[in-house]
Amino acid sequence: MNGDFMAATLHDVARIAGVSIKTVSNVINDYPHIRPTTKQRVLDAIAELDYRPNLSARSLRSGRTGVIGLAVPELSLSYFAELADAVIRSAERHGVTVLIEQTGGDRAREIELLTSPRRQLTDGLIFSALGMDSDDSEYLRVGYPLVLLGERIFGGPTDHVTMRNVDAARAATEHLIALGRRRIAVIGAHEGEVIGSAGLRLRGYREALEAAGIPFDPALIGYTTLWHRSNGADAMRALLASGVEFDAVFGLNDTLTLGAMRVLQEAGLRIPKDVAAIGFDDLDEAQYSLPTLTTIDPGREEIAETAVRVLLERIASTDLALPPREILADFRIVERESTAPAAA
Amino acid sequence: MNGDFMAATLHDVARIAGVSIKTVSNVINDYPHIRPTTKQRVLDAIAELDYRPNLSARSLRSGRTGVIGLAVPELSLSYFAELADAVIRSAERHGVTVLIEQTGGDRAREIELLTSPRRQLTDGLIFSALGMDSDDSEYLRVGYPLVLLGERIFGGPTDHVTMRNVDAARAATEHLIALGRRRIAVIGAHEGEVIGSAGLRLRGYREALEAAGIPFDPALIGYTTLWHRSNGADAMRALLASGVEFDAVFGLNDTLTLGAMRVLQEAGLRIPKDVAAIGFDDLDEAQYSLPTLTTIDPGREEIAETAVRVLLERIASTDLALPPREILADFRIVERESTAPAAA
DNA sequence: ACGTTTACCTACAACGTTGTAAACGCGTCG
DNA sequence: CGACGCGTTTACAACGTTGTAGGTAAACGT
Repeated sequence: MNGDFMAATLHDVARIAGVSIKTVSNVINDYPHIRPTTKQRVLDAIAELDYRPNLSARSLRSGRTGVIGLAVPELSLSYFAELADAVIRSAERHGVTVLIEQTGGDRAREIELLTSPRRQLTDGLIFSALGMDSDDSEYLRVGYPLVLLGERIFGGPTDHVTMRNVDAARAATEHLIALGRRRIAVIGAHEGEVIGSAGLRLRGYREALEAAGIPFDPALIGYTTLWHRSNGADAMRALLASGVEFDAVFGLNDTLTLGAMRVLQEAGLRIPKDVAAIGFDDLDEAQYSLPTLTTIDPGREEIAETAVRVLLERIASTDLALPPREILADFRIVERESTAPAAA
Repeated sequence: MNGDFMAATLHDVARIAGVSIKTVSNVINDYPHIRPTTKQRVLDAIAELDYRPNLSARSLRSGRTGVIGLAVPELSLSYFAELADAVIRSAERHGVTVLIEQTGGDRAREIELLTSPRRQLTDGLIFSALGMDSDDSEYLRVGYPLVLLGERIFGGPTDHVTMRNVDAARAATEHLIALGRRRIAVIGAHEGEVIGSAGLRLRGYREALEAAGIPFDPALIGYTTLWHRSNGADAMRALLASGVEFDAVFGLNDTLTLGAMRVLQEAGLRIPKDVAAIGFDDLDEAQYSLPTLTTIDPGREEIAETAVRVLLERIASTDLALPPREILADFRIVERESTAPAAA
């Protein structure tokens, strides 16, 4: 139909409409002072030629691309897939496109990515850090708008959208305590970590114990390096092998918890009767496991929406000195079978 | 450190190196005829200024962006998240970036996306169609390199990378038959569909039955509209309610199968003892379910790698008349507990 | 020794857009 | 009536890159 078709340019439209290219440009950019008749002629010409602005030219001239970057550790981790989904949908509502990068959670790649030439393709970056920590926060002092996600770095030089890890973990633990559980195991702790998802959530756990007057027992803490299913399964196996007694488990994320639940059930323990379980993330999967998993909805949708909004505000703002903001999303407990009160 | 930093341009490099901008450009683009001493001076200047080519300018001038698009229904569906992961990693190996779009599996949005202005941001598109069907194949006749994934459209005008649905489904069914199962239920069929993942996989199922001399029983087929976990659970509930007897279930994808398995277990049926189960996709999750799920690895990595390679070949090729290719990835059965031979 | 190739390098234009400055016509004000 | 302001439009330059065409030596062939 149009094999050797050349895309129409402003010049073509201008010629057809009998105006200058700048007037066409003005129409496209909603410049106010245009005579309605002129505007209509231009719009007609645009429609006739099916004109589309050349985005490369526009971005060369204006310095804006209309694309934002999203850097996550791995899309095959459900949490980040669902986060990316939410960010893309949110970006779409705001009329921008998302370019996704995977860091593998590797510190070196994260740092490299911050100054990668690809940053030129985007007007700003939503960056979910996993490998970097607070010592690296100077690397975040980049020359473009950057919104940080995650809980590896606090008090950095950029806007930061995150969740109420401590409060939510405390609420999760209190939920188990309210069921009458006293021996609450944790799966997914990181040795010595204070900041970071694991550290913060463990802190919430300890706060809840303390408030309830339950002594903290280090034997109940299952450490893992990563938060994949297999890590949860391994940690639970280790816990069972250790012989320590427990009547509930708080998995620091859903994936870990589901892995741990599998091992519990293999060992013949019933959930929630023998061991109640609660996770963190509210993955889609948590509503279809056996039993369905009680978990914390950390406000992922809100985080995505806020991150996009804040980033676009930064991009639009001329005020570079605007102080960095830290925004916390609301969480809620999603109650399901894995913490159902004893039936029989 | 460099707040009001202006990025260096070819001009800056040229000035420092004492050559013309074109020579700098030539160095960057590996033009062969450059005196080694000159080249070194240019490289030194580039290093000194930390020069990075301006991608917008380059793409305006050259018509190439170095970005490829990937359109999938939804990242929150694990299959597509894992596919996107593989595509991104593969693209990275080839030095290009991936821009992801979500269609929601909606036909209208899929069609719209094919001519969206965003296509300008990409040199080509890897398109996983779900809503469109063979009647829509003319929409695929677009002015840019396009590689089709999925099994909704065959014999279209573009390159097509897909999996051996019929063969793989047949192998899955044969695997169940080899266990001695004769009453094999299917979860996830689509009413009246011939082409499409559901239709093709159902055909493989029927071929296997026929080869084994087992009559096809329509009562064993569970229909669903979508392939989410809840659909698998619902279909299995319907099957159980119908009272039909079966000793195995072939879920047309893993997600469906996991949903169905949950319902089976709730109903007190043991897997694989009472009912063996096999899925399709080899999601990460399949190795951590209870029991672990035997499934078909449809060659997702190979599909991603091939799609990227074929797309880049199209982009690089000047020969527009190159006939469309259809490439099928290899599959294999991944045996796990859900089809383990009767132990006790 | 002289035309011809070859290696190397450069000037200039062009890609399609938007910002700047200024021009134009027209009504208004002093 | 001339200066001015305002709404509307335009010419021109610029963004940073690569393609084209060409130029200058040195190397080559005869």
